[in-house]
Amino acid sequence: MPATRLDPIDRKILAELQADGRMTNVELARRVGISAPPCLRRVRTLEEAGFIRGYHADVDPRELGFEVQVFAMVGLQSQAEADLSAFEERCRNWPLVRECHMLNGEVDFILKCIAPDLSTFQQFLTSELTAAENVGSVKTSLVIRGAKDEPGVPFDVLEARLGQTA
Amino acid sequence: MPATRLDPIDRKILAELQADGRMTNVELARRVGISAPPCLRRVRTLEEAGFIRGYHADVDPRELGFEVQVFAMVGLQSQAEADLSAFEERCRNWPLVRECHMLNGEVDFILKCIAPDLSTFQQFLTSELTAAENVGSVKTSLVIRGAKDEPGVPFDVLEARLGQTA
DNA sequence: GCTGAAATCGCCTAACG
DNA sequence: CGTTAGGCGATTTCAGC
Repeated sequence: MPATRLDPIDRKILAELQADGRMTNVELARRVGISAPPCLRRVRTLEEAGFIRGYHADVDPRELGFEVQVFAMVGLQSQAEADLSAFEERCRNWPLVRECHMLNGEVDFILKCIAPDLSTFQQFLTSELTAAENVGSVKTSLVIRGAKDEPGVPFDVLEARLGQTA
Repeated sequence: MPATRLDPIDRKILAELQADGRMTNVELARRVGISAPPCLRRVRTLEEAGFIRGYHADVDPRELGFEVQVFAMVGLQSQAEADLSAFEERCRNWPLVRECHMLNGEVDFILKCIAPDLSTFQQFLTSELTAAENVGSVKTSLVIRGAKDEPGVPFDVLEARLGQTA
């Protein structure tokens, strides 16, 4: 069910579209070594099978005035499934929260937040996040500087892995 | 210098392309309410000005066999600038590390990692990350489940903000 | 069954007003 | 910014392996 159903051409297509999602189909076909029609059919199949979830322009937050990035570690008071789900649903409705992952270990969730400035974030932190029902502890860490931010998946790791098996 | 140089049409273009990076220019023009040629000119300008850093297919890691996501908190022994930079450069060369952000507070860096399985990650953790020069402490947290993972920027926050000023 | 070739259709993208 | 217009890509159809 995993990448086994994908042949090397499919994986190349995914890698190319991950690197440049606006590449024309003919250029993509040229790069993966087949002609345009089957290439397009493969892309559609990959989309429908869920390998490709969508295409997004990578917009620079700072250019748009989002100067602040923060990671927030959140502990809940109750970890019952209904309470976990309720918190996740809250996160989905907070636009400043871009990512929310449930973790193992001491803390229950890690949130990646983005905000125009510190005061906007701190208002969100005190009025919304900390004040939300069932939220026990919140520890925040400001991003001082970004060192790496690669979207997607490391295809070289995948190929190395499949190379071993093949 | 920030979003001030962007008019409402530019912001709509960015929002639309963030939501669907493969939208045709004609469709984009229709949605923002202008004709295709000026729309394309705006897109090119936004790309060259750095508002758009690129376009990427959003590939599902799990479908490709990347079952494990981990956040790693890393403390260094020396925080001299040269040592910080050296660690960042190491992160850029580790394909399993998709993001690396320098933080304030107790820990120096947070890393978002992805791996095919736990043993691959643990091998990376012990042989590479923990073993790397100047690395003092590493605390890892497995992602149990993802609750939200929105790429990009919350344009509704931006519009609300600009609405106040305008 | 999947690939490649041909043909149609629609889009991209210049030039001009 | 809109319109026009020519060239190219996208996408369906059909034939071949």
